[in-house]
Amino acid sequence: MQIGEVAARTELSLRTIRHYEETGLVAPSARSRGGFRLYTETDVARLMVIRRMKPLGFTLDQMRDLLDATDRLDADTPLRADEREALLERVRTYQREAAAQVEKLRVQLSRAEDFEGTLRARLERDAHTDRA
Amino acid sequence: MQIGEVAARTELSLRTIRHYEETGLVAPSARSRGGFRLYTETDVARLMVIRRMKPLGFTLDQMRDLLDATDRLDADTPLRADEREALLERVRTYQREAAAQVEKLRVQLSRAEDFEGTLRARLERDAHTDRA
DNA sequence: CTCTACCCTAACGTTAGGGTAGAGTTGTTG
DNA sequence: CAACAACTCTACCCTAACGTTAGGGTAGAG
Repeated sequence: MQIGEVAARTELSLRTIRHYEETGLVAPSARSRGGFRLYTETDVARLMVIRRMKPLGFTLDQMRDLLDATDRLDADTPLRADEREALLERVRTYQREAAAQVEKLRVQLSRAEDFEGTLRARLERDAHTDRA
Repeated sequence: MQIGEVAARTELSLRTIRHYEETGLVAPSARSRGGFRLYTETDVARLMVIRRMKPLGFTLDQMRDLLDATDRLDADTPLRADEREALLERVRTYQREAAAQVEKLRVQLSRAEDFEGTLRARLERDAHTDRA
């Protein structure tokens, strides 16, 4: 399928999808004779994974690194034990960072709720404090 | 107090505090003869407000605009009724946007938790899937 | 003085895309 | 087959919110 449909399904912009390709995150599986990007379901799934990762605040480079690690762990080609261990350690590092980021998001959310509440309270106060 | 202590207390970086000044968000109440920025408790409080606003994803321009509105509502100088109403409407708009943003944050948080869980589950699986 | 810990400005770098221009491609009509 | 709408391409410039040097000045203790 072409980029437009992918964009619709992933809710990512065309620009974003192309940008992900530029930085090596997700390349279309093929191109049409005319040069149009052609994506498979697998490509779309990968974009979905990235979309789920986005709120974790990883940079695109980190995401590429992580995806690369899991791809190689999932590949059919067997790995040497130490290679495998190194990849797992990389994934573990990201998992720890992800957990930390989840905590940060909780803090952010509560700050945001707090601020929104303050703002609303203030408006209610102002509503019947007619000092004009 | 000087910028370093302000940074420590607000958990904002020196660069960030200076940047806020550059864009007209919070200016230090004074400067030392040598040119050091000198902040009062009030300045720090304002920075704290901004820090609470940050997770809401407002731009610095919007924050300046909102702070400006609340400042003028809180000022001692009385306002014409229509001016006051205009300011309140501005604040209301931001409050609505804040509420929307809180919703977004909730979605992000749940996506992040989801992803972190996936990653952890995967690591547990890998841990005893010794195919090396 | 002089030393150390701070602080200053100026200016370019980075990240994750947004937007636009100008040109080519696809698939559908008449 | 030509014409056409809808879509896509590359290339390039733009933005926000800081980070990061570089090169220097300041506060105050000893």
